[in-house]
Amino acid sequence: MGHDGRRASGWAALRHERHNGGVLPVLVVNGVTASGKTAAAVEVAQHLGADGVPAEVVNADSMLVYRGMDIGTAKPTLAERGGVPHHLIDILEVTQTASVAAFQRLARAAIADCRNRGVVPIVAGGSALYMRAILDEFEFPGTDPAVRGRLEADLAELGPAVLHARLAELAPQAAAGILPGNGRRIVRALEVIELTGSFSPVLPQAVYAIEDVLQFGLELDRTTMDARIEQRVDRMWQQGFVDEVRGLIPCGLRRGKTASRALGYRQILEYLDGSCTEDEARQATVSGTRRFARKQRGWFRRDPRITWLPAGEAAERIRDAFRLALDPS
RNA sequence: GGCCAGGUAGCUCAGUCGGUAGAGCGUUCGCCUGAAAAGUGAAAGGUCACCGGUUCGAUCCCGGUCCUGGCCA
Repeated sequence: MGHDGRRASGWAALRHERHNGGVLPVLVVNGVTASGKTAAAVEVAQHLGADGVPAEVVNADSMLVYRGMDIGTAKPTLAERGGVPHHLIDILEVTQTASVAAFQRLARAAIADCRNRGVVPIVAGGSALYMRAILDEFEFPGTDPAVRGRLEADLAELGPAVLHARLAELAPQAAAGILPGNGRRIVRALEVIELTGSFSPVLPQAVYAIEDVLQFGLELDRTTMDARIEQRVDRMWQQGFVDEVRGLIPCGLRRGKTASRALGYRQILEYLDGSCTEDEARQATVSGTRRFARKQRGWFRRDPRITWLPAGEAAERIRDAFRLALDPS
């Protein structure tokens, strides 16, 4: 009757029932950068596999999508993926611009595809906005390159204050929610107003758009986190991070709007431009990554639906939670 | 031991021709809708090394003490 006593064939049978009768749960592994969430996701998949329940990983990380960006994104190698299929890795060239809305569609499709095949999707990622866009009711107003381009040209020419004033005339409440110096958000607000007639600068409530989501987070104290980040950046340098970046320049890395701004890549590009030393680039990567991790932590902390687990035992605990979801008795 | 430079925010430093001080980074707390590893706002932090003198008033000028770095012996 205890969960440990149930043999793998028992779990497999329950999973089969669940697949035919409804939907399989989605497991979500959140965590700041360098917390070990990628490895934990693979471990969970292997635990479930041992129970006779097939599972696959759906990447929800905005930078693992780029082909060729391997070292600096800590992309799991084939060996590290341990035979577990991964979705949404290496799907874009560095010149292509990633977008939340496109990722939302792809990730939801990947999750649905796993469930249709009777496979448990394990979503792993570090960007809370991406995760919310995937899991929650979250609709993005459209975009238009021509409109966007024109507004961006205006921004460059006139400055954010002028555009903010324009926004204040069209939509006072939207303008009130955006600071006058934040050009990027002002441009987007003006674009959405031009396309749809209105814009709300407020994030929607967190309501799942997908059934049976179990969200977990890897807990890590800040001292450990900072130390791991520094070690990881050092390791990336030893593995040839600078050469990886150099090799991506002919592929158009500098033109990539999102790829060229990835942590480490941006700093190494600056070093290769001669605007700083290699050591300064490495240190800037460490401090930038730390700042990023603090931001991630802030986002995740605000989502009460996440169950936090100590990093060391997360995989087992997630497996147990999954078993309980299959067999509540 | 002598000479020189310096001791100002957690760190690196700026500054005050004498009216109790700033920047960058860091820290903390926020915001975020087709670029989120991005973009952005704010706050907290300092008996200006110590003791004395001059002065209405000293972080600043003067004397001494301690400490750090460099040069000379």
